[in-house]
Amino acid sequence: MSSFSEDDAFEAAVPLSQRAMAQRPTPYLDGLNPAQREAVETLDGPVLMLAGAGTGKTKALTTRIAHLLATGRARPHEILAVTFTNKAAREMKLRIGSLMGDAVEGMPWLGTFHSVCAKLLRRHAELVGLKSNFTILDTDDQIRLMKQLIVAAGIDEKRWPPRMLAGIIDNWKNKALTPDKISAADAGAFDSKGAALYAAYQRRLLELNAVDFGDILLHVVTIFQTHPDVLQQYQRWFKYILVDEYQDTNVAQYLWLRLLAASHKNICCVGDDDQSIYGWRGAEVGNILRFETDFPGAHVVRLEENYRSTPHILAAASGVIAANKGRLGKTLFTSRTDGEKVRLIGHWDGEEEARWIGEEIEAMQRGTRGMEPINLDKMAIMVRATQQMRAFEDRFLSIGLPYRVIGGPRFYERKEIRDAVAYFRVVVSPDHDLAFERVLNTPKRGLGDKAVQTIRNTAGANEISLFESARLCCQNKLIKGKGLKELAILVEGIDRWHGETIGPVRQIQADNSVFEDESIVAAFDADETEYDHVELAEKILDESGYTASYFKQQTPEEFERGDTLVPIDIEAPGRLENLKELIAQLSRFENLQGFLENVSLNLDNGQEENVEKVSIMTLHSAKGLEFPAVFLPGWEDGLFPSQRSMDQPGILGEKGLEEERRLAYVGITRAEAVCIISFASNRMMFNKDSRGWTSQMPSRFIDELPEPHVEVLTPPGLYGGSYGAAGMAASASPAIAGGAMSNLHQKAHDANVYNSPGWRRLQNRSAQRGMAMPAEARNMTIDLAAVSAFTEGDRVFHQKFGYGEVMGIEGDKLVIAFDKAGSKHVVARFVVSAGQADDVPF
DNA sequence: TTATCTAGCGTTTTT
DNA sequence: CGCTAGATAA
Repeated sequence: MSSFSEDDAFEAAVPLSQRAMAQRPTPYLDGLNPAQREAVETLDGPVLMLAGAGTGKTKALTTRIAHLLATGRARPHEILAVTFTNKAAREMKLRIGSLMGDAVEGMPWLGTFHSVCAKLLRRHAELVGLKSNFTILDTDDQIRLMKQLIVAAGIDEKRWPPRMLAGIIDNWKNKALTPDKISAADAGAFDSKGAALYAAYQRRLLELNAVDFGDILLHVVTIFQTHPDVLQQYQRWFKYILVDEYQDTNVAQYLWLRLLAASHKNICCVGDDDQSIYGWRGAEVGNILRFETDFPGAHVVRLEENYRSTPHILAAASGVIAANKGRLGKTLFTSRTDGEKVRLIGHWDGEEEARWIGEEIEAMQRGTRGMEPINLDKMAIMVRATQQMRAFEDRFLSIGLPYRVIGGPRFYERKEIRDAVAYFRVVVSPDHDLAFERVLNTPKRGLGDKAVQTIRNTAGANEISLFESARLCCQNKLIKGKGLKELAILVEGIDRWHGETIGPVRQIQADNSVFEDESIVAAFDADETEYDHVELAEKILDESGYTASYFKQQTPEEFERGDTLVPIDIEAPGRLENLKELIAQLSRFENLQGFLENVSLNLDNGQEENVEKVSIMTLHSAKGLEFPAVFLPGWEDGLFPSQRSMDQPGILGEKGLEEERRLAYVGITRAEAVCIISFASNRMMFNKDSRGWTSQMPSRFIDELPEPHVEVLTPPGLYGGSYGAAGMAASASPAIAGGAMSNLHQKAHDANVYNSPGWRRLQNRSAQRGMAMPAEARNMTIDLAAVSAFTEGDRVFHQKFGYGEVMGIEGDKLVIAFDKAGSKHVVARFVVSAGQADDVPF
């Protein structure tokens, strides 16, 4: 089991003049402050870089790599640099490139924990019973698999949902616990069955030659632990190790790093304990807190000079985070003296909060308070929970404010992408049962539970794959009716496409057995075959009927209207767009096999269009980003901090709360110049304990904002369109009636809408005018030209609501009866006429 | 087998 | 409210 493949040998053999490199000038050091410089120049031994928000940690990290290379300490392939996200890895590559010129060809070991480990695992797969072409299951596959096992084990699905059990196993994997290491205490409520189920799950994965995300790390750790020779080679190979976002590492990642760094201890971890927000996903802040114990003599460097935010924003963030205990402690400072205070404002309800923020964004876009106009791209709304996003989306859609949601479902997690990938997978390896099962009845082929069961049984009885079983079922007519015909077509199709990937590997013999052409299989292994995989991929999706399944047969009237292809639902055009993007991504890989090995780890969300938009995201996905203007809505107890975190008893409660507080810290420190925190007294909530309207106290974190750095805003009194205004003020929420309030709370409330002159004016006004808010009150530009492009009866398409018919025009809005989404008022420029929407790929 | 209805549920989510 | 999974109806 030699560990290093030919490409390593080749890399190692590349002649390199270390002395020449050592003499390279180091101009890149000039732009560093003393702390950064120390972090960069302390090359040997363990280094912990405590880098606060906005202190230039990526700069320090990338410069350190440049320095390692320039001084000849290591060659590019001898540096192991790990991040958590592909984005961070890409960013680092880019920045190293610009520091070094084009001197660095590539750093094969700069990547995410998962992609680096997957690479290692492919080399040593056999040591844990896998083949090197194993597939990586995503969360969805994981749960489906778990479900099958649960049913097989006769466990009550209701009591132990697959999702939950998969989660438990995931947690164990994060803690580097293999099935044999699960103690009764770890198993918790699920007792000994947990370990058994876990073991069964792992066995099944091996059978399928598959791993889940957790396995990628865990298997490699296992290999290192059980094969010292392999570990040693890598300890020697990776001369320097760098780790980004160290506070987010879990136990498995920690063990992995510790094993690799054990001999030379040239490990540099960068992190910020105050930004540890993934504890619920297995991250251990403890890892960063005890770095100095793990690596005695560690050099600790603190980056505390912040280059991002104004003093008030920094002070507010520091004030909040100061309430946390057990911090490593950092005090951010800045040389800046400019800037305004953090703004705080209370609202009546979530809808009004969204409305106010929308107006504020439009105002800032125009330029307000003597500030220069701010581009929409430079503003962001950061929420605690995804549900909060809807209020903003609804509002922005109706006022025609362009926005983009950051995060959301990952590209490869989308149904259509997974379907397509399953097709590719089954074509490359027809015996891939999971992929075949997915593809079997997508699109609908009239194969239901019964047919699937028949195929499964046949497979089991003959010990063949599902695909071969399906072939057999067709030949022996074990399946009836439409399904039989369709299945035969599918089997035939897979054979044909498969043939195109590597030539005629399989041929059905006269006796129904399958003939395998060894020479061609060998050729494939040697990677010598060539075929146009992009073209083939398109063909597969086309000929399988998959693409077509997103269109419905058009009716005569649709034909009349000129709708050439009619999507089956609102989502269809987007899905086709995604498939198109997938095909485009394919060309980045040499062949389908190469693509498949990387999909689940390396496929990012689609390209960013360059339209100016406000960003909406969760606080979690905001980490690492920065914006000149940041809105932080929903600061209410129960929402932020979340109820869950507060419900945890005792010491755990503190822990949960501290993580929430770090989330607040992350949020505030994203802001460069403007930071606006808001809360609403009433919010439409749908959670376990309470449904419907809830009224909450403003967040306890608001109390922790240092008063001198906060300006409590008085609403401008431009509010219209609030509902049921009369009586609301009197019945004011418990939050207001509630007991002792801090100064800031009190101030915020005093200035709050329900007590303000603006609120009273609103009551009168809304009584007089009803609900509608006059457009001119918001200084809104009415785009009449856009409206006049449509007339009553027009068939239109809207990106979110789908198809509909224009029922009328009110001011700058179109009233549209949507087929699925009901009647809505929508700004004209968010709508296109139906014909234009059918610009569909393939 | 499929389409349609209803009950149940509802933090955060880098890979 | 809006989504999903499961049960029911066609």
